Amino acid sequence: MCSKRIIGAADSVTRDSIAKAASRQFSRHGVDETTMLDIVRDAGISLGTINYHFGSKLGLAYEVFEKAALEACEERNAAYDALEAAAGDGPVAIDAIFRILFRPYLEGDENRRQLLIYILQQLHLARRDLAMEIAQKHLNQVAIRTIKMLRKACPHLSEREVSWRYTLSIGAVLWVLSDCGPDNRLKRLSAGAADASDRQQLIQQIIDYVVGAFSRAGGGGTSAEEQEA
Amino acid sequence: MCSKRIIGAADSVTRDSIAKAASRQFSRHGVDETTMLDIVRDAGISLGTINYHFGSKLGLAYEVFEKAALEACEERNAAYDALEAAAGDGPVAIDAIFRILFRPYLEGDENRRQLLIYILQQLHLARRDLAMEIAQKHLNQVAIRTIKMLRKACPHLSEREVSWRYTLSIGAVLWVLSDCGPDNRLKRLSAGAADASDRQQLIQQIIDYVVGAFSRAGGGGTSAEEQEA
DNA sequence: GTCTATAACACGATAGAC
DNA sequence: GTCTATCGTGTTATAGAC
Repeated sequence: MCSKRIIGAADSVTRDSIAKAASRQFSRHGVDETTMLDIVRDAGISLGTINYHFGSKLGLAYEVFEKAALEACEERNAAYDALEAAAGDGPVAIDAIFRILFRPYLEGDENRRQLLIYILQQLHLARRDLAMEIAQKHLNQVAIRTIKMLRKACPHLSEREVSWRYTLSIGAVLWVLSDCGPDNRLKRLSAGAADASDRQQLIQQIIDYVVGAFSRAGGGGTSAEEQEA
Repeated sequence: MCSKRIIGAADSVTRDSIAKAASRQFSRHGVDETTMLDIVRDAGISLGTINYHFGSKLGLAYEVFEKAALEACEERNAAYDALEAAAGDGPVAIDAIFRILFRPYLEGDENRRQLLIYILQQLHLARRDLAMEIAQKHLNQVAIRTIKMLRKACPHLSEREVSWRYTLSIGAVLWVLSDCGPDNRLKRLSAGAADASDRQQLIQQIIDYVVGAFSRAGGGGTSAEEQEA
């Protein structure tokens, strides 16, 4: 639907440098905020050349994002395979699952990290055709597999509860990852006590948080149900 | 900086209907995705009239968003006051705090809900001048007050941990609220077992989740620290 | 105050030379 | 393949009549 890719020819070095430049620009500023001229300047080539190789801005964006999503999913599936193989028939530790699930967002190439986060954020915004297509094509299978593993790791939670907590956890993590630069909001709100730009702190706190959220049994049990007006 | 508001004159009915229309459009499609013509059509007035009253698109957006943020903060502060008055010197239940904090996102006028969610999402995106200004002017004080109350309610957690978990919780909730229409992703991923469009389920699961996340003591304690490669 | 008409600009895409 | 030059469209903001 999107791939106007006219050229059957193999990868040229120019084509690759355009993709790299687009990757940088899209990951930093988003698709809509990036103009073709931004990419032209970054890649040091001409506008015509981009459209020759990718057909359109959307075609270029599609390729860049799909590559990021595909790589991330392959890595996670491989790690899941290893984890399940090690666990045999038994369940797997919650935090191990999340460490794998979140790794593409937390480690590796920075541009790719941002592209992945961007896809997921776009999923929940108004204009989301591109993100939706890529999510359905790649990300959703990993999500479903993850939920299945979590279900097995959390016999005290129902299918519904696990699905909810998985989704909420994704939101929690993406939110923090969208603002973990040197002057992040968390740091300001806590007057420096917490800092999202501290990578070790970041990973530890995220894992602590989601493990806590999954540990508690579900269904009511809150202390002040109808407390406030 | 933003308020080009030339007119000192009081509120006209036209002015009000423009704000209402802008509210609808911005909350549904976002600021960038909404054109002035969209608002013109919705309000049934002319383009010139909007700029006469609000100076520019940004001026209009600023007013609309500020109103939503201001109202939400006033409501929360009032509810917090009541809560603290009832608790005397003692701490307050975690879930009561979150119910108040999240209420503007969960209940009340739908347009306002979406505007508030939009502000917070924009905070973590590239273009965020408007959102940042409004957040610093209104939302941050409530955030700091909330963290303070949570700190008192969670003596087992450090200042750092409470700040982290507060931030992560905001992300979790916003994420779900950004996609709680009839065909939400949670529903698809869980094959119908969970459904974000079910309001009762939504509130219950959110509160369960954040209460669980805050209940667990912090610092290590995860079971499989270095499990996977 | 409200309208219509239009200016001024930015962007994506295309044509055609080389 | 890559370039330069240009077209066409969509958008905000303004000018000027009423």
